[in-house]
Amino acid sequence: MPKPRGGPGPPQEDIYEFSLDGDEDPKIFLRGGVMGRASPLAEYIRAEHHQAGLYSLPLLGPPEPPGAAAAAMAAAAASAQKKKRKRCGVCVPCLRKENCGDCSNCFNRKVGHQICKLRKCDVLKKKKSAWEVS
DNA sequence: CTTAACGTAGGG
DNA sequence: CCCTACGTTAAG
Ligand SMILES: [Zn+2]
Ligand SMILES: [Zn+2]
Repeated sequence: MPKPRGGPGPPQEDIYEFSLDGDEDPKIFLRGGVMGRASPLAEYIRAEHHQAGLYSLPLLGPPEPPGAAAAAMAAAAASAQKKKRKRCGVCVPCLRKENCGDCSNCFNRKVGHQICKLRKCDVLKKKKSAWEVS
């Protein structure tokens, strides 16, 4: 796709992390005054554990996922904002490896921008409310 | 830039 | 209520 553009566009995702233009403020920035002697990775792991206890544990894969630091930051920011949620990674649909290739979403994938119905995360299937107790 | 996918509005 | 389309986010 020819997109004649040379302007250095700031990553939209990063904007929320420190800007929050007149829309909520998470104030969840990692701060500790003196932090630097210990491995920065350790700090990130720490944050990850913190967020895990706060709401959920979006860890993907049984062993330690590579990039836990980024995941922790993303999760923390996402929870503070009303950003898009990520798949839980533990439900059956999430565990699906490939698209069925036979559902509407698979056919309209190019225009619908939706994941295969068989792979749609159970958690993301709904938004809020708890299925009402009939 | 490219690809994948969530959120949501609109239509049926 | 479910399906489809588009915009947008998020990651590579
Ligand atoms: Zn499918
Ligand atoms: Zn899931």
